Amino acid sequence: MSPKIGVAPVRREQIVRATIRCLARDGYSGLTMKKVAREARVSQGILHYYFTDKRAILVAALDAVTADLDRRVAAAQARGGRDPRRRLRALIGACLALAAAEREFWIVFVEFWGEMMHDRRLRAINAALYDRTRRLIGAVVARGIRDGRFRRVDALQAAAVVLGLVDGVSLQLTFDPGAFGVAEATRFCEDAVLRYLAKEAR
Amino acid sequence: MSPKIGVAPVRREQIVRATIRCLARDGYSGLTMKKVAREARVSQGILHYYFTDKRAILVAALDAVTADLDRRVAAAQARGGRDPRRRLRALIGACLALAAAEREFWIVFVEFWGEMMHDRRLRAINAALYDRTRRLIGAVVARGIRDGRFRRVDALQAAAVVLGLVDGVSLQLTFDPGAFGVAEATRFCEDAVLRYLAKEAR
DNA sequence: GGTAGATAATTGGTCGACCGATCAATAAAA
DNA sequence: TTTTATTGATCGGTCGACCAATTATCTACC
Repeated sequence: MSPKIGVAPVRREQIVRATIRCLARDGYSGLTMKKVAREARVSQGILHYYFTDKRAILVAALDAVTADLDRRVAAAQARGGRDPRRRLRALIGACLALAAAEREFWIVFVEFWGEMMHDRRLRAINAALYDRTRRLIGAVVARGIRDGRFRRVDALQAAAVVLGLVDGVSLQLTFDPGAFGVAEATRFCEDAVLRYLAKEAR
Repeated sequence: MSPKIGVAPVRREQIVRATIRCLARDGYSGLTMKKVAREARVSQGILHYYFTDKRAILVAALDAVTADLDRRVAAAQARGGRDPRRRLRALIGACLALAAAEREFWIVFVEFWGEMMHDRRLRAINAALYDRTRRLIGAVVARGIRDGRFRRVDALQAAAVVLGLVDGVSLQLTFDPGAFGVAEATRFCEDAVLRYLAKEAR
């Protein structure tokens, strides 16, 4: 009554991963159903069996990248231990390293930004990711404030600063690699954030 | 011997502006020669008379947006007067306001980021813009250091911090308008930058 | 426990639409 | 009359979507 049960989620994942690889290789404007099917080693027709249309595949792809991304961010921050300062530094270092080394995620993510301007579904996925990330960073900052290591500041605003700085510097690292390296960027980002949060010793 | 002289640059500008409007309205993936021609109120054929192909039009469009952008940034910063701190604040405020109010430039700019991943000509244009902007901000910071208002810091690194922060926070403003407003963002960006550059009063 | 029937899974070809590019023909200015 | 500027139709190619046909897998019955 139900043959090949449980294959559907596997195929969907397979297609989504292929889509991400295609996006990283050829970009958003170069993405075609044909390429995705080839990359996933399935026929073209099957794409429409698991997804209503191309846009649905793109949405699923952004969903997947997004999930990966905040899993990694959370892991990196947790690796920093208990000290809020070390947690922030671990988080900053991980994000910058990710943008530089694990290009695939970062590339795809930037690709989507342009499309988000005109697609509210994509925008919503992104907004949710940033909301979660700001809360995560905000919690670390709040912890630092409670511990008396950081000055009193709106934790979510501070999170927006950290997140924005990391994104913006990652962009510069990506598009203008000659300007400065990852190590240098990591150093001055950490410096900027920690000074921003440091208690004023006036 | 040379009829209609001087029309060429006008047409080129007309086409480029139409392209920018189309990009802002329909996005990069929705851009077609037909739409550009319609928007510029010319025939399709003429586009290939003034530009070799679609990519050339895109390059010209990014060039134009880029030129607009750093003209505006330079103007805003100069409006801040002599005080380096006021200059930086003027610059930050102008950038954030631009991303929020004058959507057209910002939208097109973000659209291009995705394509830069796969097109080195676009990447080069962007790199040049960021290089100029970092030098501009770096000069302001260096001035502040000489005047004894800022702590000793690598001026170009500080410029990368300012630029990155502004870009990153602009992204959050754009894609997640519910998180915080322009005024709030301006406040904590200025705060972060000025604390980052403040002399330590230990 | 093997077979028949039902249904999910998958294929590859096909369709109309639209894309960017080309070009012969024409209009207009010098 | 010469040269530039401009048009609109047209070309081959490719895209996303659709679908009839086939295969593979599970269930129910004998």
